[in-house]
Amino acid sequence: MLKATKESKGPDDGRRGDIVRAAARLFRDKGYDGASMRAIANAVGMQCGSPFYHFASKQDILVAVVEEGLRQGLEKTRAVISPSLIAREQFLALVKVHLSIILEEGNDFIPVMLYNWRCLDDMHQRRLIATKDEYDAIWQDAINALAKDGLIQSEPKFARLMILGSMNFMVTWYKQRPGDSLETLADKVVQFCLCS
Amino acid sequence: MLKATKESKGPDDGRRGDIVRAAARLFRDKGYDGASMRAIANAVGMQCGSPFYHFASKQDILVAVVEEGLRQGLEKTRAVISPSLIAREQFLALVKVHLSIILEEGNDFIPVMLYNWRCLDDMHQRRLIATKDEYDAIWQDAINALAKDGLIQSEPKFARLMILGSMNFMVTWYKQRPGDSLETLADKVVQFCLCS
DNA sequence: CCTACCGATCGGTAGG
DNA sequence: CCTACCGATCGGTAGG
Repeated sequence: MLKATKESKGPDDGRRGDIVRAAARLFRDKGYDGASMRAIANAVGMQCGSPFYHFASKQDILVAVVEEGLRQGLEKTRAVISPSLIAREQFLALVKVHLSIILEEGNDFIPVMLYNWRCLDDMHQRRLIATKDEYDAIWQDAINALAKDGLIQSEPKFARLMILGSMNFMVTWYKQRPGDSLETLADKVVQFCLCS
Repeated sequence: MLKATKESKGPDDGRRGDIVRAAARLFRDKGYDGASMRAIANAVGMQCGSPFYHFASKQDILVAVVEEGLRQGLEKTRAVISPSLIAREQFLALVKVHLSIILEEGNDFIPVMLYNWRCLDDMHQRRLIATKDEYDAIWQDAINALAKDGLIQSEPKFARLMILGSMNFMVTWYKQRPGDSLETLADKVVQFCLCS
């Protein structure tokens, strides 16, 4: 009786969630245009027309991927926010969680958003940008605190763009190696960004 | 008699060059898969089959775009290298030229390379990566000099990835405003990256 | 969710 | 470099 019934609206439940995850993987690997509906369908063992039982269009699948990414990202990010942390430790925690969001295997949603944003209709962009702004606001607060402690010297708004940009671009070059962890990487990011 | 004759091999001469420039613009705006051969042809006033008189395939146009980007990029970058500059000034000069390469209007080649690299065949990737490495080596030298002067505290190789990554990601968010110049932006980048 | 199919568009080609 | 066309593949749909 504790299990979700058919009324469950969990975004990754059932076949719909399978499609979203498979699409995210394929969009990340081949791009939105490069991943065909047939490839997405086959990746979850369906025939080529069947995803359209769950989604009205390919565009709607992309929207679902980005929404799921923002939802998970905001959830994980809010979970490491703690007023008791000093600025540097709060920043390190944010860097760690962001690196896991964009680099950890299976976390394809945010990379898809970052590199396929322009494939979204204007309407969907406008709607989703509000959630993106929430994400940015969390970072801005943490970076403002760094500035107050003298740990960065740039304008905090510019620093946010540089910091998130340098991490987001890691998607294009980071290859997971057995030796090093994302924790080590996070330490290096903090060391690079802060002057102390 | 000083003008180039039909023997000229200048990469941007004539209709071939027109195609490469138009394709770069479209690849940047819509992505490699999103820009059709018909759109490229029409952008230079050709019919849909005519670009194939100049290029064997769409892939070959992408290769030409990336090659032209690397050629121009290396040329402009080498032009600002000067052993007489102190580390910080050399770094500023490199940042300035890199920002112009990726953000100035009409400079679509390197952005296409950065965001459509995976659309290149493995063979072409392998061949072009050698030139990319030359590019990186110039930056690495300049950043090693910064480290020697104590202006950065990270490992120089990691610093290079962070610095170029933060700039390369600007392609996704920078909008040219009438007020501010790339020079101002370059100053801010240097201020953020160096601890002094 | 499958079967069978649609019109549109794709990259590319032959012949001139 | 244009004309006219090719086979393949695309996103999407009707009917069950």
